[in-house]
Amino acid sequence: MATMHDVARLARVSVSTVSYVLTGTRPISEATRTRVLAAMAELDYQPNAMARGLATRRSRIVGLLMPMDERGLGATETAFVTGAAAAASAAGYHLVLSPVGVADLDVLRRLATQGMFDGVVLMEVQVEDGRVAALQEAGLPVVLIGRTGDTAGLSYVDIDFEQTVHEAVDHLVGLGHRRIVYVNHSAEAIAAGYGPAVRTRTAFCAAMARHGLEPVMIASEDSAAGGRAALSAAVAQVPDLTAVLAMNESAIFGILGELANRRRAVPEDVSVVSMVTSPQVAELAHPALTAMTSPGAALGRIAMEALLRQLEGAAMEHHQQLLPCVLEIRGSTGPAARTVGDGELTGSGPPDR
Amino acid sequence: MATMHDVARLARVSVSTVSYVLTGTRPISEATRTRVLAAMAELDYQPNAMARGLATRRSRIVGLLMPMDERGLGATETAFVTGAAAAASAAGYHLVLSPVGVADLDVLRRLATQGMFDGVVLMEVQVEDGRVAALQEAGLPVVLIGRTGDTAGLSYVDIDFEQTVHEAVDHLVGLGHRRIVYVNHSAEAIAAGYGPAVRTRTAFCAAMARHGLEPVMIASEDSAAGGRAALSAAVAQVPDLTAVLAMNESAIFGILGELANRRRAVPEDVSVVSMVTSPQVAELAHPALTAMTSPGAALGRIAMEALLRQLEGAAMEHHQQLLPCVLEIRGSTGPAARTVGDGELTGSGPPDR
DNA sequence: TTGAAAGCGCTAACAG
DNA sequence: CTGTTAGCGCTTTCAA
Repeated sequence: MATMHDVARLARVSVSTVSYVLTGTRPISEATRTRVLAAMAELDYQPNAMARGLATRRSRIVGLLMPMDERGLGATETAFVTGAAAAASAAGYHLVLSPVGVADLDVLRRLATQGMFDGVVLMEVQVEDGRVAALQEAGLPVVLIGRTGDTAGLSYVDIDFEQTVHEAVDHLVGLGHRRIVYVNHSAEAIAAGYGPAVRTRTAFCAAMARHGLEPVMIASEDSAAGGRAALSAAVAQVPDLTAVLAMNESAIFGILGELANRRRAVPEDVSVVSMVTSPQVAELAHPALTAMTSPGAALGRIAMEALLRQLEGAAMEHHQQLLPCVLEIRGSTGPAARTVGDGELTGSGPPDR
Repeated sequence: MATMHDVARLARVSVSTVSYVLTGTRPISEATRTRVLAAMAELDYQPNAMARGLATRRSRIVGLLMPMDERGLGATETAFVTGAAAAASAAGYHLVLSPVGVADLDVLRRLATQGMFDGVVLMEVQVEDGRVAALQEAGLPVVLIGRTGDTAGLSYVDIDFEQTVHEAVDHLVGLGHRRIVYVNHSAEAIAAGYGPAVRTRTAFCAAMARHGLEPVMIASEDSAAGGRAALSAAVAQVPDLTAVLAMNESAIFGILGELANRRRAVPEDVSVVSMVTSPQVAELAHPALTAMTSPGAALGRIAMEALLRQLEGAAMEHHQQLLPCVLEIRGSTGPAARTVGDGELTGSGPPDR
C-alpha cells in the first residue's frame, strides 16, 4: 500500500535514496540508511513487484511449462514440480505453472513474448519438440527436464536411462534370470518419440545383448488394464519368463494383478522390477516393489537451479546432466526359479490353460 | 520486443488508439482498427504484462498457496493443483505455485503486499489457521480449499465429509457389516486440527450411532508401515472385525498388506473402503478398492472459478460449497461374513496366534 | 554521499 | 471517432 514516495517523505530523503537502500547498488551513509529503514518498517512498506519488474525488465518469475492432460500427473512428474517450486521459492523467484501442450505453439509464443517470464523450465519434452525452438526464437532462457533428440546448445537435466536400464538388467541377471520381458509405454508413445520410452527401448536391447540374451519387449497402455494385457501378451510370447522389467508406472499394478490371477507368485515364480518409480508407489505394492527410484525432486531442483544461474550470470553456459535412477531392492525380486537345461525348461508356474 | 509505440507509429495513430483497440474500452472505426491490427501482426506485437499490470494495478496472476513438505503431494492434492491451474489458464490468468507453510506468516504477508497476486487460493487449511486472517488483513481476495472452524465471511470449497462418511458407512452396513473400524490420520494431525481428520472423526461417530453401532477408531501414521500397525491395533481391539473404513490414502496399502499377512481375504473376510481417494490409486490395489472418490480436480477448478468471479465482479460475494466424494464400488467390499448371534460370534478369519 | 529527473510500456482520464 | 498527457511505482543515469 505504502509507496516509495511515502517512505522517502517520512525519512526526509529522495526516492532514489530509498531505492538505493533497497537495492544496495550505491553506498549510503549509516545515518540515512537507518532513517530509511525505520520509515519502511513504520509504514510496513513492500516494494511493488510490477513496478520493479517494469523498471528492471526482470519479473523474477519463471515458468514451469508442461502439458496437463485430464488424467493428471504421476508421482514422478509431481516431484519435478515440487522440486522446482522449492528451488525457485528459495531463490526468491515465483514459479508459474503453465499448462502448455506440445501442440500449443501459438499459446507458447504468446507466453514467451509477454515479458512475464525471465525463463522457463520445460517438462515432458519429446524427442522432436517444436516448443524448444519456439522458446529459443523468443530469446527466453530454457532448461529442459528431459531432452530432445539433438541437444546441441541447450540446457537439460534428464534421467540416465541407459545406466538405469543396465543396472536393472544386471540386477536381474545377477539373480539368475535369463528370460526377462520388458514392458514399455504404449506403441503410440514410442512412435510419438516419447523420450523415456524410446531411450529405454534401445538401452534394454543393448543390456540384454551384453549378456547374450534375447530382448523381448511388449508395449502397454498406461493403465492397469494395459498392464494386465501386456503381461498376458508377455506370457503368450515367453511362457516360461522369470522376470518382468516394467517402465510403465501406470501399468505395473495391472501386471502384478495379472500375475496374481495366473497364480504366479512374486518373487518366487516371477521377479518384477519397476523402472523410474517413486518410493511411495513402490511401497504400495505387496510385496513392495524392487524399483529404480527416480530422482524426481532432485531433477526438478537441479533444473531450476541451472535456470536461475543462467538468469543471474550473463554467461550463457549450458548445463547438461543425466541422473540415474537408483536401485532399491524390496520384495519383488528374488533368485530365478530353477530351470532344466538352458533353452528348454520347465515352466515355474502352472500353465494357464 | 515491439512496443505499443512502434505499433502506433506504423499504423499512424496514437498510442491510446492502439491501447483502445486492444482493450476494446471505446469505439474505434473499422478502418483504423484494421490498420492497427495489421501493424500488430506485422510487428508480432505482444503487450507487456508488467507494464499493463502496473497501469491497471491488476497482475492477472493468482497464487496457489500450499505447504510443501518433503514427502510431496498426494494424488488428491495434485488434482487440486491441476484443476486450479487449468481453470486459471482457461480464464487467461497465470497461476503461481507458492510453498507457504502454516508457520510462514511473515513470508505470506510479504507475498500478499507485493502486489503480485490479484487473489489466492489457499490449500491445506487448518481448523485454526492464521494464514486466512493474514490474507484478509492484506485485503487480498481468498478462496479456501478446505475450511477453518469459523467460516463466517469467507469463501471456500471443501469435501462434504459428513455426507461422504455417512455414505461409506451406509454402504458397509447395507452389506451386513456391523463391526467396522475406522482408520484415521495420525493422532498429531487430529490434534493439530487437520480438518479432514477432525471432521470425519465426528461424522463416523454420528454415522455409526445412527445404526446403533459402536464406533471404533484408530489413528495411523501416513505411511504403509503406519497402516500395518493400525490394522494390527484394529484387530487387537476388535478381533472379529469385518470391515475397515480408511481415511488415510498413504496407509491404505499397509492395511491391505497386513490383512494379506494375516490371511484375511479381501473382501471375503474383511471389506475395505478407502475414503477420499483418487480412482488411479484405487485401481492400483488388487482387488481394486471400493472407494469414496474425491472430486479433486473439480474442487480445484471450482475454487479457482469462484476466485476469478470475485476478481472480475466488484461484488464481494462469498462462495461456500461442499462436494461429497462419490462411492465407487470395486472389488474390495462384499457381504459381511456370516456370524453366529449378534454380539458373540465366530471370527471369520483364523486367529493370529 | 545525495537529489532530480528521465524513463520502463501501458491505461485512462481529459480534451477535442 | 481520435489524440494528448498524466500517471502506475520503481530503477538508474546524470549532476551536484
